[in-house]
Amino acid sequence: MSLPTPGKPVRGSKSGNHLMALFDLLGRSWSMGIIWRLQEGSCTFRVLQERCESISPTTLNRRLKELTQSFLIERTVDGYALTNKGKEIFLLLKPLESWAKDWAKNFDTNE
Amino acid sequence: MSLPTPGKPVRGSKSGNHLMALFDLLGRSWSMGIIWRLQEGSCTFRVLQERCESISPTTLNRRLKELTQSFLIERTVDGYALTNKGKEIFLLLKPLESWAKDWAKNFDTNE
DNA sequence: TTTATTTGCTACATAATTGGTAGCAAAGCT
DNA sequence: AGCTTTGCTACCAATTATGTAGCAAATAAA
Repeated sequence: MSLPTPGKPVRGSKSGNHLMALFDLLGRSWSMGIIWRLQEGSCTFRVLQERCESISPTTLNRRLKELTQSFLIERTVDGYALTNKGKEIFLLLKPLESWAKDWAKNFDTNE
Repeated sequence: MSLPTPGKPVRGSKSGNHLMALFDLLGRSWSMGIIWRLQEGSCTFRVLQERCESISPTTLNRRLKELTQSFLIERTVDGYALTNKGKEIFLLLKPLESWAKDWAKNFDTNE
């Protein structure tokens, strides 16, 4: 899968609309989950894999590469870590947590 | 693809963590793009398809069903529309727009 | 300094998702 | 009645994701 880069055609926009490039990046399996889990603290590949509960190493590796190339993640002495940009995105995603909690009430747990 | 429902195991959480269910839902191709485009106003299937520039009817239909079942979208006399929950999500996604604009500066347009 | 362990992946095969094109049935004009 | 538009579905090809195994390099232990 090619990296969705602002300025280049992406899923959602032939003109490379910035926001659509971001949606393409974040809208890949596990992207947001990885950012969320990394916020808990920098960690190694294997630890991150455990935090994500059920991600395959193949997918984790792909996402890590993409997110790194997109300046959201970097490697430090502590392993993988969110960059400042990554932390910013996390802050933007954060409100989704409480919203999701409320949203969940709509679902009948017996279905 | 089954609907990622809070409380049931989803991509990202065997326990059905609400947030992970939301990430699973939004993290499917076009989910966020559709919400974004629908915010411009209620519209018909074909118009929505045009707004999305390059979505296939297959995928559009699939996403519409999922988002409808997830209470984010509904059908009105004007066609497809965001529900109140859908509008709420849109407001949470909105800040990503300006962030993406800034983020785009990191990418060398000549690459 | 051998001998484990742990870590960060890659290989490979299979399954699941997405995309693209064609086209059809129903509804709405004319 | 015929023509158009709309909202899809069928079908197949292409792309992504999953799962398991395992290997090379780095680190720790003996």
